[in-house]
Amino acid sequence: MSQRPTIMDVAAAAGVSSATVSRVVNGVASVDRDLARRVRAAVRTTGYVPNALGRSLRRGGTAQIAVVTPDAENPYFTQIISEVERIVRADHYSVTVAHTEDDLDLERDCFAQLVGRHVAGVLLVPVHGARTDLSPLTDAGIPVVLVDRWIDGAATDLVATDNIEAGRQAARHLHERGFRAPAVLTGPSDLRTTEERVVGHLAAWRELGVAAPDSVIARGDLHLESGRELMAQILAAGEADCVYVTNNRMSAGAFESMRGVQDAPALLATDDDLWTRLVTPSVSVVHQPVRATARAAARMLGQRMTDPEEEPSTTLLRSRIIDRESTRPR
Amino acid sequence: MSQRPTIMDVAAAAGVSSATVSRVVNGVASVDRDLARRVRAAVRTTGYVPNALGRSLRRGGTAQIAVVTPDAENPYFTQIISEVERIVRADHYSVTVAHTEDDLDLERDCFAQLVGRHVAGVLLVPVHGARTDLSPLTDAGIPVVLVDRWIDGAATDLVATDNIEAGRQAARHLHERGFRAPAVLTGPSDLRTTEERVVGHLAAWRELGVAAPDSVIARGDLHLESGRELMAQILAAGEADCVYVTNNRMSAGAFESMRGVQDAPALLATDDDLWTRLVTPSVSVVHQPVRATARAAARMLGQRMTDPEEEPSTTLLRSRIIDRESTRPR
DNA sequence: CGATGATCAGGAAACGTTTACCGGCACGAT
DNA sequence: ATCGTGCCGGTAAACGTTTCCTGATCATCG
Repeated sequence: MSQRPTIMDVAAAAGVSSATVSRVVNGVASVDRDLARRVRAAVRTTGYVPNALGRSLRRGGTAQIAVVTPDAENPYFTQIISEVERIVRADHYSVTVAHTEDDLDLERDCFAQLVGRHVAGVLLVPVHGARTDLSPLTDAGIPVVLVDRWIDGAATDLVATDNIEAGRQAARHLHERGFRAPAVLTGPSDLRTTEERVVGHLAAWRELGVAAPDSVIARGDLHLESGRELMAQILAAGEADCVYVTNNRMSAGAFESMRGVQDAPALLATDDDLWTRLVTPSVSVVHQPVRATARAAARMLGQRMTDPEEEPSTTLLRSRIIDRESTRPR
Repeated sequence: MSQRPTIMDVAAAAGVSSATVSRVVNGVASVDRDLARRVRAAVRTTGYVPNALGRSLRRGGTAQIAVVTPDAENPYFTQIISEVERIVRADHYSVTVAHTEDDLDLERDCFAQLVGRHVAGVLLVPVHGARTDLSPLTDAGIPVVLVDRWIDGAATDLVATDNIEAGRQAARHLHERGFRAPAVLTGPSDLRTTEERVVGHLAAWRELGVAAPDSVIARGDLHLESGRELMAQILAAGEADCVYVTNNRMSAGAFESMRGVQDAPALLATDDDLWTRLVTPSVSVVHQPVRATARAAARMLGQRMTDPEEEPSTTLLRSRIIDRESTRPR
């Protein structure tokens, strides 16, 4: 089509300079009432929309924040994304998403992209606690806030669930309901998020006087299928009277395996995803405070964007048990 | 921090002009092998990353495509987003998301944003078939492809499920299984997506010799709660032996209402969301070809970006029934 | 051997903003 | 009356690229 109107066109239409138009559009400094009115009229008649590229180039920064997650279809992450967007929209920031698919190469490419695009900040769920390299972002002076997953030794803000406590809550809940032979379905041992849940869980069982042998810990890869397979093995072994699953996708797989099975062990899953309350028996879960996590992360990122020199901090949010049928006393 | 290196820094380091650096970085034209090597070395040592803002400003366009949906937490839309990102990434495009929350004002603001940011194209699930105003986008020359929902009279590409056929499939399936007293749970009558499913559904029942009175159509607002409430009413009336729900969120609500109810009517839901195969009885669904929709939409947008003048077309993709327990013959 | 053409690198303009700086004007104070 | 002070608007530079155009070098051919 025809070219879009620029600030120059507006200036010409209003009979003023581009500087004045800019001042009016950005509401900065004071310009004569009549002039301002004329400018606004010209903006309307020309249909002028400021070019964000020119603006960002001149200002040296965009109004975009990036949310980078391993899996954009996981409800936990989609809720985070959705909530973050809602929050930052109020400050006229927009959100770009990228998924890394748990692939370090994709993550690296993604970081380069974000640096080139001069995003104002990044909310990151890193692929790996040791091998994710934040330096492209930090070297470029882009504030990063970690969400849900740690990076070893990184001097970076983090917002996450208090996972040790989450694991303890799970153990206490199961113990209270009368179960005494726990099993755990969890993720890879180098993923701190799920591993801390296991640590807290086992510690709590020990304190409660139940010696939980290491053998009851089954490790998968966070995907639904591995949850299904590992649960099948646990059922076959037939030694556990309750199972705690530390991750939402594996929880679904685990449930699938025990669906309809007589005298199945109690199931305590992670995350209050929709299916957990629709299935029979409905599934008790450790509910992570997703919205609160998103809010805290967004707030923290905002702080870092205004004051980059402050000390990084860690915010741990408390989960809670949602008690349903799958952990009823037998 | 210190300033980021610009193309000038690289040029100085390599002892060439910025033009040459640009040519090397973009792999355009031919530059001397030695020079190119020197430039690449300088890029590495300086840690240069091209500034996408400068580039886009100069080139007059970005490499971003926007996906605008009403609800970023609905699995149907998240799958679309996720798949689109995966596809366009191959062409070095990135994706920005915005949710409109079914709010026309938000949608309008969002369009203005996108125009200002000079996105290369938009994949849009419009808020309203009559009141969504595409002109800000089209006036700015931004290609738009509609996904899942129509806009009345818009000369715009559309990719969607063949909803009339989907409704017919639903009726045929239920009839085949021996049900003869259908009810329908659907969205607002001005939403063509769900309304066409109803139309096709009723037409198919009629052809099958079952006169379905209009009274069996219950209209909600697409949210889970309305599905729950309307299903409760249908159960109370006790006249239907099968229920077709035309939308995924309402499907979940409907199931919730009939969960554990003796002699509940058969349920045929929409979308193969996770819960449908985990619940008891597992729920038969009309499965929309989500990935294929995303692929078709991305491809179509690509075409419009290269050739804006072509005639708009409509692509309808065929759904299929996934047969589970909730529609077993009684 | 000179002219022509091909090839390649650099200079500089342009993309659309914002903003530092300057100039002009009005007004008040000395 | 003159000078100083504020205020407000315009001029122009700058942000970092890409790309047109020009000029230089070199080879080929007449």
